[in-house]
Amino acid sequence: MTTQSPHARVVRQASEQGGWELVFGTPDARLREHVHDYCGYRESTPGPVRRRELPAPQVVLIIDFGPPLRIVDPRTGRPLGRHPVGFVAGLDDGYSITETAGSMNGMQVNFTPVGARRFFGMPLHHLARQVVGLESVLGAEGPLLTERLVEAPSWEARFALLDQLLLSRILTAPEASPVIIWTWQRLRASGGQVEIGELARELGFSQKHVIARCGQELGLTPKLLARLIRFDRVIQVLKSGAAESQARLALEQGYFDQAHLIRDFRQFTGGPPGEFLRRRLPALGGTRAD
DNA sequence: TATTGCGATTGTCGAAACTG
DNA sequence: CAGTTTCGACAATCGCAATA
Repeated sequence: MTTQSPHARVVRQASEQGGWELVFGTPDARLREHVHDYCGYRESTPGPVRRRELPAPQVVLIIDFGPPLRIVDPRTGRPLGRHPVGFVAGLDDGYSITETAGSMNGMQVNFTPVGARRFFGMPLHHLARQVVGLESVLGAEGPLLTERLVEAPSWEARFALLDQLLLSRILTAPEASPVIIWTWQRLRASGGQVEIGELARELGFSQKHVIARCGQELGLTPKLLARLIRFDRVIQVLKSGAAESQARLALEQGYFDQAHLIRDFRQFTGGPPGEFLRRRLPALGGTRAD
């Protein structure tokens, strides 16, 4: 079931296996360069669910209404930590695994790297390849934010609250440096297909300088970010079901051939594209992790 | 569709040199 | 002296072919 309103799009499903509700919110237009989207979710299942979360060119803020989502180390399968009111996941070039105890309830804000840099007010190498508790990043504001969102009467009210908070924080924070803004915009606009040397020439800085600044401010080197952007497009096409063949998709998105695409795919998801499609979960993104 | 091998090309990073 | 560039070694990615 899907319903529409100016600020929220709701998708719901219920069955004997439990039910879920997913609500997408559109951020205020002034946040366009900073936030991709908002999402609210509520799910209950008969047992624990593990999801494989794929890397993407975004910084994720999770606001947990409880019970808390667990983060599992993909290499060992052991729990990495729990963050009662929520957490931030910085840019990452590897997938991660989340686990629910049978239900989850909360919200997700997907920041652009530049938006996250500005919102969190710290160089993002502090957050890269890490999951950090909300209170460590936002201080006392973290738990307070979660509390206010829980108490809001509707998803729309929650989205409005997020707008308010993000606008007040972002618009009063200093802008990211021009080098970083240009790097991000150029990488994104090209679908991750500019040479880093070319990018540096356009900026009038040495390649070394651009790499260092990008790594410092956004948390990943520009090439890695470019590959992530390219890979993310592939994922979007695969999810939409619009891909004719892998070979075609690879060429369209700037890979040399199918082998090249599959290599990237293995590195970012732990398996080939076919496996991703078979394991894909209908709701809440992610794929089954077992 | 998926995997592997291998040479060529590009990206990254430390050390040294430069500039204001 | 801080910030930056240049140089060069090394690592990672790409390009291409072959094969299951």
